[in-house]
Amino acid sequence: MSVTPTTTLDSQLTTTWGPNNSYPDVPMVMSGYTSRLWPHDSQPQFWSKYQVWEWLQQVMDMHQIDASNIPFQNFDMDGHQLCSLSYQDFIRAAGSVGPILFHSLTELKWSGQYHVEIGQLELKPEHFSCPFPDVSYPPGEIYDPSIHPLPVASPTPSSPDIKRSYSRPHQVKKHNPRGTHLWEFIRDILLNPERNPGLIKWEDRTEGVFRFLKSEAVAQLWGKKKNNSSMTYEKLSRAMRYYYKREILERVDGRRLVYKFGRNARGWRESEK
DNA sequence: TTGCGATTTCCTGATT
DNA sequence: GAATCAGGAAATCGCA
Repeated sequence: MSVTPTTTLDSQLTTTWGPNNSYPDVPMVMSGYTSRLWPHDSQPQFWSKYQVWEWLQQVMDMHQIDASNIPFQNFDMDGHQLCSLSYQDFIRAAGSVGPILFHSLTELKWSGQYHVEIGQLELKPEHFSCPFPDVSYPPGEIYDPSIHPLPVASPTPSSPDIKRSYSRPHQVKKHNPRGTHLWEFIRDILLNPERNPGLIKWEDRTEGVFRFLKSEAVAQLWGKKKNNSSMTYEKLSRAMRYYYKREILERVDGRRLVYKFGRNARGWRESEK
């Protein structure tokens, strides 16, 4: 067993994945979480499209929601356009996750305008969780409220009522009780090339074949996410091999550090994004 | 409390 | 010889 110093990892990672990246597994006060992820000088109104996607990813991580449940193409917009969306727009675009996104964004807008006062609210992430039953739809499918009607609520962002009316998203977490699965973590790195500084790369995008470039760095990143500093590539690869049986991954014979998504892996195809 | 799923840990042996 | 792969076995952890 070996514990690799974080400096090794940090040296291989960009600032996005580096020590400034606050991992969602650690509970924290909402404003703290917000300020750590998104500094006040980076107001959502001025985000680029990429920053919007980064924010989406962070919120998904924060709430341990499978990122494939979000039709990212519905958020192909910059920060200015994002900020002009209404609460209903978020529900239309992201279904049951919409309210979570709405509140997160609203809080960010607030923190940009009133950074001092917001700190007194003590709103924890779970208070921003979706109050609605899970309404699942295939990844990539645009949410249609006429098919999956949701109760309309009009919570006031950052209001004390949020504490009462919002509970943990049991239904959302149901499919993923321990947070992001390893294969989803790998997939998300692959799907976010900007956040993937040469850790893993596609070998054959259409076939779902990918290769680890920095296997130990990926393992450390996974360990960091799971709050396990002793994670190694050897252990990570063992978990990867268990996916063969479940057909989440397929063997790629004769090639080291190369894996292929199997029939049960979702959300990696370009058409699914 | 219990059972379960998803890892995590450790191990041995094979392969590159 | 080191790194990686393969897979068995047991332990751990969070959740229902």
